[in-house]
This record gives sequence, C-alpha cells and structure tokens, in this order.
Amino acid sequence: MSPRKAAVLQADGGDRTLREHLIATAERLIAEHGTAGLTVRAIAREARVADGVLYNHFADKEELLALALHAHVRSVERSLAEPPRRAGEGDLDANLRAYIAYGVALHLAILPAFAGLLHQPTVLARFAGLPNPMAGGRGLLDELAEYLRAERRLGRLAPDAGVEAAATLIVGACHQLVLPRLLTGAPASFEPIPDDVIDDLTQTVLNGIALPPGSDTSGAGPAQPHASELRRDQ
Amino acid sequence: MSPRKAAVLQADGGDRTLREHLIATAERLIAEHGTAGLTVRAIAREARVADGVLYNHFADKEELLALALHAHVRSVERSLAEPPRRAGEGDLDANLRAYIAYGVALHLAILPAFAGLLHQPTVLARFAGLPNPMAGGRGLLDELAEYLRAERRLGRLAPDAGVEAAATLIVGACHQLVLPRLLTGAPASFEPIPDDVIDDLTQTVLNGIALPPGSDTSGAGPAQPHASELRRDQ
Amino acid sequence: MSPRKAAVLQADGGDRTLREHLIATAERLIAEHGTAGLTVRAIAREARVADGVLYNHFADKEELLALALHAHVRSVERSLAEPPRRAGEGDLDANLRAYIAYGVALHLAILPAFAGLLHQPTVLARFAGLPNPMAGGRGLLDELAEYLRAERRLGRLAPDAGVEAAATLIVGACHQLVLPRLLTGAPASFEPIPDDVIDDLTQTVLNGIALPPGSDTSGAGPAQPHASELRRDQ
Amino acid sequence: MSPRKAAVLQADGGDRTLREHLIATAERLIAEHGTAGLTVRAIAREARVADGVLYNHFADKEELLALALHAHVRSVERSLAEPPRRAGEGDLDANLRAYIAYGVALHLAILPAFAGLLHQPTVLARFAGLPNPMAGGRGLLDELAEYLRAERRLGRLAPDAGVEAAATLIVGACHQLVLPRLLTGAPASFEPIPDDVIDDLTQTVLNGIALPPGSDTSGAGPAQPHASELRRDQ
DNA sequence: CATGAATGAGTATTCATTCAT
DNA sequence: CATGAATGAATACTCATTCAT
Repeated sequence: MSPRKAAVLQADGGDRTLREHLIATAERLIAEHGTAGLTVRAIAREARVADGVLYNHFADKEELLALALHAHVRSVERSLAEPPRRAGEGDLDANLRAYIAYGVALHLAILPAFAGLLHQPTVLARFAGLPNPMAGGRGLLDELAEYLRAERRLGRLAPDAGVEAAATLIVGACHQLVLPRLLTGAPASFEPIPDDVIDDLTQTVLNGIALPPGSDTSGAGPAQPHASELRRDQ
Repeated sequence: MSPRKAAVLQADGGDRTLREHLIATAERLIAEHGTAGLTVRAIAREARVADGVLYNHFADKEELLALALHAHVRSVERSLAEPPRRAGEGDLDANLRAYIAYGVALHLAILPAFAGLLHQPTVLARFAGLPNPMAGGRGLLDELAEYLRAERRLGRLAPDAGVEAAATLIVGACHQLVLPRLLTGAPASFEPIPDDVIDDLTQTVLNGIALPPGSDTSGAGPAQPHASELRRDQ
Repeated sequence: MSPRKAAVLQADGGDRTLREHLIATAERLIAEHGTAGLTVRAIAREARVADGVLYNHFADKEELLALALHAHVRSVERSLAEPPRRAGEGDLDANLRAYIAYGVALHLAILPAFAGLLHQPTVLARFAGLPNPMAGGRGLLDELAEYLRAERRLGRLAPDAGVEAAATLIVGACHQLVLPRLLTGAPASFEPIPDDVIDDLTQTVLNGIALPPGSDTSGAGPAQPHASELRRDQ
Repeated sequence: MSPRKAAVLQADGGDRTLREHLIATAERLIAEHGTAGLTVRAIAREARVADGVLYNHFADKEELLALALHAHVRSVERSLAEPPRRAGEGDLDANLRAYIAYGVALHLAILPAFAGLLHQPTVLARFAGLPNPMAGGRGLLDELAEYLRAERRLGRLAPDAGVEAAATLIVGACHQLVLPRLLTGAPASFEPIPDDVIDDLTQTVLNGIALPPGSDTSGAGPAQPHASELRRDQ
C-alpha cells in the first residue's frame, strides 16, 4: 500500500529519494556537458526514469536545474582543496597563490555550467534563493576580501591596502584565465594553468607594478610622485 | 527598374538598405536582451519584415548574428573614450584608470551579447573572421599588455613589473565587475561602475598590497622577506 | 501505470499501437496519392494525431515512409495470387500468364509509391534494409528468370531459350503497361489490365513473332535465314 | 520607346525571345539534373535573368517546366539515330535491334526528367497538351507497333504475330533496362547497354522461348500442344 | 506515486509568387 | 516590359509539459 518506488531506486540501496536521484543525475550531466542543450528527456533517460516523473518532484525543469546547479557547485567546492580561511597563518604569498589556484579550478568547473543559463533568469533567481549561494564569483570574492582584510588587520598587509580591489583583481584574473578556454575548446580536458602564471599574478598583486621607491627615471628627481606616496591619498 | 522596397524602409528615412536595417535591428535586440534565445522570427517581427527576407541578405541566422554582434561591438567601442594607445604620454595613473574604465564599460556592454554564444562556436568563428576582431577580451588584453610593456621600456614602470600578469588582473577585474550582473538582470538595465571602484583597482595594481618597504610588523625584523625582495627572483 | 493512449486509438478497436496506426495511415496515403508530396503534417492530420508524435515512434520521416512503403508492398503482395514458384508444375502457358498478371498488378499498385522516391535514395536504402525486399522490380525479375531457367532445365522450354531476355521483356512489359497511367492520373483510380492483353503478351513471349518454320513469303526461298536458324548461333 | 530587352538577349544575336531563352535554359537544367529539386530561382540565375521575369512569359513554373520538358524530349529525339520507319527495308533483325537501342537511349535521357514530375499532374497535363507528345513511351510504342504491323503486312512476320504485344514487350524492356539505374545511381554517366543483351532481346522477341516444332520432351507426344499450335487460337 | 506516449507551440530554412520601381 | 527584393506559407523536426493508465 505504500507508494510505488521507481525501479532504479530499488536497485540502489533504496535510501535515496527519487528527487535526490534526479538532482544527482542532472548534476552529473551538467558537470559533463554543461547546461546548454540539456533536455528533460536526457536527464530522465540518464536517470533511468520516466520522462514525466520530474514533474512529480519539481515545479518544472528550471527548478531541477537550479538545484542541480547548486549541487554541482557544492560538490566542486567540496572536491577542491579549500583556500586558507585563517589569516595570519602560513606564508602570505603561498596563501594568495592557493586562492588563485582555487579560483581558477572553481571557475573552470563552474563557468561552463552557468554559461547555458545566462538567459534563463528564472533558473538563476531560483539558484540565488538557495542556501550557500557561494558560486558565481560573489562568494569567493567576499571570502577572499575578508581574508585579506584580516591579514591587513594583523599587519601582514599594508594598512592602506585596497583589499576589495585586490580581491576583485584576483578573482577576475581567475575568470580571465578560464574564459578564453570556454570560447574555443571542449568543456572537459582543460590543461592546468602553469604555476609561473599564478606566481606572477600573486607577486603583481602583492607588489604592484609601479616604480620601486627611490628609483629615478630622469636623474632629476621623480617625474611623478612615487607610487607609495599615492596610496589612498589621491 | 528597381525592385520593390520593404514597407518598413519607406516609412523610414529611406536611405538604408534592408540588410542594414536587419543588422541594426538584430544589434538592438542583442544589446537589449543578449544573444541567447534570439530567434529569427523575433528579429523579423521586430524589423517589421517577412520571416524569409533574412535569407535574401544573409546565408543564415549565424551570419546575421555575427554581423549584428560585430556592429554591436563597434558601436560600443565608438561610444567609449578610447584608452591611451601611446605609452609615455600623460599620467601613468590616469592612463591605467582609463584602461580600466574602458574595459569595464566594454565588457558591461559586450559580455551579455557573447554569453549566449558560448556554445555556438560557429557564430564566434564567423565573428572572428570579420575585421576588427578586438573584442572578446583577448584583444583588449594584448593591447593593454603591449601598452604596459612600452611603459616599462620607457622606465615609467618597474623594470621587473609583471605586465602580463597586470594585464590579466585588470581585464579579469573588468569581467568580475560585469559577470555578477549577468546572472541577475537584463543587459539593458546595467548601471555604470562607480568611479572610486575603478580608482581602487588602479592604485592596487600600481602599488600592490604588500607592506611598504621599511615597515615592520613585529619590531623584530620581518617575519617574511619583504615583498620587493621577492620580485621575480624566487 | 500505463501511459496515456492517443484519443484516436480509443475511438478505434483499441488494440492497435499508435506506431501501427501511423504506418497504416501513411500506407493508405501512399496507396492513394503516391509517395511524392507526402508531408509529415499530412500524415499526422490524417491519423488525427499531433504533429510531433511521429518522432516518438520513428527516427524521422524517412523511416516511417520506408516502413509504410514496405507495408504497402506486402499488403499488395498478399492481395495478389502469387505466381508459381515451382517449375514443371501446371501449364507452362498458364504459369507464364500468371507471372505476367502478377507483375502487372504488382507494378500497378507499387510503382506510384516508388515514383516519388526516385530522388530520395535514403528512403529506398532504408526500404531495402527491411526484410522481404522483393519489390522494386529487381526481385520479380530474378524470380521469373530463375523460374524460366528451371523450366528450361526440365525441358519445357527451348534449350537455347533466352530466359534472361524473356524475363526482362515480361517485367518490362509490366512497367510499360503501368507507366503511362502514372503520367495521367491518381494511383487510386487505376483500372486493371484486360486479360486479353496479358494473353497476347504470354503467347508472344512463348512463340515470338518470326515467320513459322517452313513458311515462305516469296516462293523463291527465304529472303533471310529463318528465325529458328538464327537462334543463339549468329 | 520599344520595350526593354533583357541584357542577356542583347549579348546574344538578339533574335531569340526571352521566352525561348528561358525554355532553353530550363531544358538544359532538366537534361543535366532532372526535374526534381529544380527551382525557379535556379532557372532564372542560370538564364542570367531576374527571378520574376518568368511570370511575364509563363503562367507559372509548371507551364515553363512542361515546355522545357517538351523541348528536352524533342531535342533528345533529334539527337538520336532514328529507328527505321520504313518496313520491308533492311534486315528485320537489325531493324528490331535499332528500335531497342533507340528506346533504351530515349528512356535513359528522358526518364530522369519525368521522375520528378510524377506527382505534378498539372505539369504532365500541360505537357500532354503540347504537340508531338511522343515521349512517355506511348509515342515509341505506337510507332513500333505500326512498323511491326507493316512488316507483318509485307509477310516478313508471322501472319498471326502479336505486334502490339511485341511492341509492348520491347518498349517495356527498354524501361526495365533503364529503371534500375535510375533508382541507384547518378543521372548522368550511365554506361551503355551491352550489345549482346540487346541481341538476346531481339532474338527472344522474334523466336519466343517455346520448344521448337518437332521436339519432344517425353518421347510420348507433347505433354502440351506445341506453341505454334497455340498461336492466337486459344 | 511512476509511467511514457501524446501534445502542440516553437525552431531555422526554402521557395513559388508578387509587385513597386 | 525587366528587375530582384519582399512576401509568407510551408517544410521537417525538437522538446517542455501533460495526463490517462
């Protein structure tokens, strides 16, 4: 008399609801092929489940997609070595490098999934409504800014360091390293970003590109105020 | 002797070809709603023209899209104050700010248009075949890197400045400032980025966030080598 | 547990699948109007069914056409008295007549269906892939030639009889009797070929048209070698 | 003040009307690629003439096609060595062979053109209304029958020869030799029919395939009346 | 509550025909 | 009378969604 269970779940341990099974299946398809061109039928077939079952558990395709996207992001986050959350520990330099590596890996895994949804505001809105909406760049950005703020508080960064700007630069660089690949190649099988590129980004953010203090281009005093004198005081 | 003219062109000034009219219409639709979900019929209806007329002027939808995209990019570029191409002129600080402002505005206007095409490589390929394929991020990146390299050559930047990294950071930041908006709203409704955000980015790239030379957090010597000593020599 | 059933099937006896219903409908349309100009929508409308339903049961239009064509050919074959397959039995004369009658009736019913496909080789290829690909003329030709060869082996035909030629003549005559009708009317309105036409063909193939042996037109010897002396030995 | 002339005609000698030019162009296209898939635009482009000009000279596409088809048939006829029209002259044998060769060549050139029209009754009706509608098999059939009738009258054929049947068999064989090629291969570049195939057909029609007079299969008298005794008298 | 066939609006593209110039 | 761009109905096919079983 209890409600029928989908065959595919009986084959399983049986401790997963069909709803969860569908989300997991959609998540896997999103991870493998991105969101674009993903049809309801493909999900149902991959889940070894009837087409219409989706509508017993979700309002529509968009709700399922939002949930699957969410699950995808969370599982990507889980699979990556977390960037250092505690300021003051370890090498500042290495910590920053870890953030960059993390951001690149995160975007590499997540951006393709979002690419197909940019014109589906309802999916994104639903996604935003879910707990832990860390993805999309915003979450990482805030976390990094917070970390940098803490480091600044601890005196490991310049007291006038533009931490929000630095966070934007770093997370943005992660996008920039990933985007060109999305425009040209297959979603999977991307080669890793070379270490020296990440090193250069780290050092450049730390030190900037202005002339070092005391240098002189003309021999007759600085033609322009030294960068360190410009800091925040413009 | 001349063939019939489309009704919509007679109502107009009348000196525009239907081909131009169609490109302009598609361009407007792209600017307003992005490329994704843009149908041939929507373009024809918006242009107040029969469905099939498109194929009298373009090989297929993709050709029209590529041309409209191109027109969109060019008109955006035309509407923006160009960044300084000549190194050594003007304020380095102001030049960088101009680049950032330009990049942000460019991406703000252009990214939504490209977003829908991430999975239609053929349109992108056709677009790349058109003259002035500067957009897409790549062009700006190279141009900025080249500018920075020239400034470094002129001695207006640190001799060991990571110009490629800086370019990546800056262009990436432009993406980062725009991407979150893509996930929430319609392209047409995007507001400009505040000036102080751009200023902060500029200063941070120029000066970095490391502790200034000579500063000391513990009074017992630097716990870690000073940033300027790390430069390129690790 | 079972999914919905098409409304049109409920009105029917109800024991037919929609797939069968679609094939039968297409078959009827082919029988009535031939294959050419037959659209997917026409089939769906005639079957009182939604447009897209076709693609739940067939890969594409061509598969349905090939199957309907196949069904048409089989039902025509079933409706016709089969020609004698065993040589040596019955009247040679009557056997031949039966072959001709069969061929004419077959072509009369089948040629219009194939006519529209002369330039759609893919449908023909799929059709050829189905079991019992006897139609199209080739099958009947081979079968008839084989039958005649057997009769010759049994001594019921002249030892030098041109059985392949005879088969070509007979099957060709079947075409010839049908083709002119294709050019003028609708397939459904074709009337059967009169019996005496078939008789004449039979006798002419059996006996030829040359002068009988021993006859003489001029009284001064044959102006040309007698036909029977020409047999195969020229 | 005289009506404008199409540019393409001025380049010509100028003694051809545009109507004739269009018919000739369509004829050439039909000869090269058949009737199927032949578009009005293709004809106009090939004729180097505006699309709409067709409708100044013909009621519609179908009228032009019927006329072009007619012209095609006539020009094919003109290009072929005519079969012997005069009975009593030459070798009967050779004459028949010439008819077969003619029929095969005629059908090879003409059938592809008709293939695409089998479902356009209006084109065919218009074609039938034109003078000299010899094609389609009917014309050749009648001519051959008439020739055979004359030979019979002259005593060069059996007095009870089934000339209509023989004509049907021969013309039909011509179809049969051509049709299989149409179903499988490219319209052009067909290899010629081997001479011995034509010889066999000729001899078989002349002599039939029945047992020769006086032969006996069982030694106990003919199991069935001899073919020559069956002639016309059943 | 699962099933999966049925639905039908929607997609890009073609092409005979019209008609202002 | 020629022009050739404009027209729009038609084509095969897709896919999110529904619903009787």
